[in-house]
Amino acid sequence: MSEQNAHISLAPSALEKAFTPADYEKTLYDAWEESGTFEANPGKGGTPYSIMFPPPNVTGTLHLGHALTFTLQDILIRWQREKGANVLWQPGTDHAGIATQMVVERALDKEGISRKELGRPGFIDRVWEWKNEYGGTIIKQLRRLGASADWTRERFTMDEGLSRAVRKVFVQLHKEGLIYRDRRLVNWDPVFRSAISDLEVENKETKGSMWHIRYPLENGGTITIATTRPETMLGDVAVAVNPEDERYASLIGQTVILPLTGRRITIVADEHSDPEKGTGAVKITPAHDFNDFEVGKRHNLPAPTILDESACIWLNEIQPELADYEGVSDTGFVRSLEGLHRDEARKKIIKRLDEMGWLEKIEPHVLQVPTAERGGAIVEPRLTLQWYCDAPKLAQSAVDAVTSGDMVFEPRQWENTFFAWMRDLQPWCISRQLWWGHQIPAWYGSDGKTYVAETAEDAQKQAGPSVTLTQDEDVLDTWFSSALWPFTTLGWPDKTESLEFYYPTSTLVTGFDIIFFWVSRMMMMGLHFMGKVPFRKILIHGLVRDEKGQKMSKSRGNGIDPLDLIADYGADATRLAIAAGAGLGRDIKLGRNRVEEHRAFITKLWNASRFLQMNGVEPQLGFDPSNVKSTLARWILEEARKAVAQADAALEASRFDEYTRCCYNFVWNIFCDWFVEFSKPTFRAGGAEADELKAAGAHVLGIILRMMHPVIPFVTSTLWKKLGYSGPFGINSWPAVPQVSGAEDAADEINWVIRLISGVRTVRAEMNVPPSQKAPLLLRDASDRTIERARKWQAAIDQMARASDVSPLTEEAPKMAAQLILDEATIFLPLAGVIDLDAEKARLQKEILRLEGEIGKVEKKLSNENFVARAKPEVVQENRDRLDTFQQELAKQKTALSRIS
RNA sequence: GGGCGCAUAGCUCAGCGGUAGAGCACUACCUUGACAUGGUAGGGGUCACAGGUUCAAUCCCUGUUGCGCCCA
Repeated sequence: MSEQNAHISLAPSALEKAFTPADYEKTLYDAWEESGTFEANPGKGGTPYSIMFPPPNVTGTLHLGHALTFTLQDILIRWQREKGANVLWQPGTDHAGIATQMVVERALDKEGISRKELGRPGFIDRVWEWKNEYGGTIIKQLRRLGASADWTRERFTMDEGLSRAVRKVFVQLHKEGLIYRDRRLVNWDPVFRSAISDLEVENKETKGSMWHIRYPLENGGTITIATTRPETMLGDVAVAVNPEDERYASLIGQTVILPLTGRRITIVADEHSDPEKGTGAVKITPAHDFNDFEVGKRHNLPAPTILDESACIWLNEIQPELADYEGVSDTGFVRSLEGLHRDEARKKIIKRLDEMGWLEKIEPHVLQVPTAERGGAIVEPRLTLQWYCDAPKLAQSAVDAVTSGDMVFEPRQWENTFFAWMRDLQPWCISRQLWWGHQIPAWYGSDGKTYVAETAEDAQKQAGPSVTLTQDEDVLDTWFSSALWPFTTLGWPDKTESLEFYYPTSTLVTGFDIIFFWVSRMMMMGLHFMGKVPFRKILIHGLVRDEKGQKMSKSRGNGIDPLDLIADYGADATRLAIAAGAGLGRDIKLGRNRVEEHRAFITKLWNASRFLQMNGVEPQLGFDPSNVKSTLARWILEEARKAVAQADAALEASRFDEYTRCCYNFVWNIFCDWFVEFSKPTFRAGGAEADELKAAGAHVLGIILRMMHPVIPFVTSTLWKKLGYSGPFGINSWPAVPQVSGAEDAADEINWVIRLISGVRTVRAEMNVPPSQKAPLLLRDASDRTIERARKWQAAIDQMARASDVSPLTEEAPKMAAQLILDEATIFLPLAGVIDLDAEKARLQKEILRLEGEIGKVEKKLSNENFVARAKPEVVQENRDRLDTFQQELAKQKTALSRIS
């Protein structure tokens, strides 16, 4: 607590004029955390409810996407805690191999130290130092959002426990043949000098060129190939044409002398060549293109690599076959390219081909360039030895579990996306040429053999004392450890009480962008190692966009820092705005305006509470809602019961928008607008009825605080304490509202008063009667019940409808009066001197016109024999009733009009 | 090219086989002893378009158009 708000107190006390979130948020949060409210306790038993954090990147800071996903999770968690479930919200971060290594390397750069100089152990130490100092940022920020995770259980994917689990999983999968080493083409990031998974590659549309190059045939003539990557021609091993392509039919099997290198290659027939594209003849470079690699395999071709790990020309593998052909090759030139970056080499090669007359033309061309998602380097397919996980085999059980409904995507449609991806799953390249991560538990022996073991000692034992072992230098893909998150965070491979109790988890909340990266892999690993699904429900939410619907991004500069929103409007308003926009799977457009709007709600709730407090409304310990006598109390209790039921159902259905909306409506449009207003005269009058109403008001406000606590925990907690409520709040405190007797009659009565007041207000507004000018309400043709109601509610009507008196009309109707039809009664507002008779006529005529329109529509329907015969009887009856009501009202409106005409 | 989603008031979005809604914005009035971060009232919609199913379609089906996303 800072000095300036030392006056802030959470003890029962008068509410300040306005709620200032900053004064309370930190104090409250610290108190929650210290009291252990968020801590999971499997030993307590009960119904488990658990959610695993999608572990944010340890280098990350909170953005609105996090704010969204964690707000939704927190709402579910707090709701379930209130409902009495035994809750675990498991937090943590992942070690983000590439990202973290980058961050630390950049810091080293500034000191003028290179990673290599430092050496592996030294570098790892530096990363840990960095992690310990800065790695917790996002975790701290999540507290400001109000996230109620069990921080005592926070995990990190590089923790000792999780690392042990990773090694165990690797060894077991290897034993089962589900992890193996293979030499295949991978996506290679030449900047990080590491393999990356195909999911980490983004194809970007780029304007480039299509180079048409003539390749001379050995027997004379040329064939023109078209390529977007001319520099790879150094590694060409064939030219492919489509077998159906008549233009080239006679050339199939002929030999081409490759310009520059002089290598002799063959023209092969292959479906891969598209006659429509380029010239219909394509060069085949198996070591540098995924399609070409397949073609190479089909035709048994070699696959020489011509680029090194940083995408510079590397001639080792083609050197022996360089050959001199006068006017075709230039081996000296080729040798001069050694070590040049691919872009430089491209320029030189094009220039040289042009000089030699082999370049036919250059056409502008739009192509998809594979780019590394992180870092943005242009990815180079590269033939390397890597570790692979047999994802296609592991996938089957995950697919089955979704098919059978053991795991349910919500919205459902995402399962299609999931299935589509699972159908053509590729082996998952899990090794990365980095230092930061789980080093692969494989050792290469001086005997030439590979030993896979959980520890170096085990490996040595396997190999025997005479063998010298060297551990594989590479680390595992970060997603490999994230895939184990749902059970390793609970202590696996140990058999822990938490694992037993909280696994499978209840719901996974995440964005669709990581269904493949993470969700599906957790499914595979969870099913394989636990034999059970990792979660029952997968709640997929949308993305946060700016107010114009644009994706938020650094480059666009349209991002909003959630911490700014929290600082300016409070965590509650931020959370409420997010929840209100979270329709099922829909993207959320969010800006300052949206949050400001929702702050108004917090203010409203605060002020209503303040008013009640000022009127002596305070929690009554012995209050029994089922015993209330007054109509108003019965009515508000019933409305509260309905609101709670709706809120609960909405959360059950993951409809955060609906939950928010029904709370909002109940608080503002029912509780504040009518209950509080109706209470005012009674409060002023005092007495037994006032006492009951105050007790009921406190009771209902308590319900509001508890039902909204999941979404706006700070203000509800503040009010709960300052207003002097006692009993559980936040845990085991979801409101249970019994049905009160006579609720229907109460609703009937209150609704009549509401309709009367609204009607009078409308008439007065349309007549432009200033609020200061009061007028009596004279009831004509009113039933006894109506007159009784009017008398009973006179004080409220006087105040809210600016009436000076409410009484039955016994004498002649006044001429200069506005008239309002309400059920059987006509209500006169004598406004001599104020009323504009023409305006009143026009108003009545408009009403008559509206009623006639409605009657026309209903009559048309009812005169349709097919409708009467085929529609549901209750619908027919409903329409007959409506017609009746409209006609009666029409008659009254017409009478009213004739009175002043 | 394949797949998916969206289209409802000026904006953001609910709804849904029978009577079209909210918040914001807008207009008018109101500083009434919780709240001007407020109150009261009002205007504003061929529910993208065209067919079909149905007694009845904003809602279901088909197609078209426009926008967005994913995959190739």
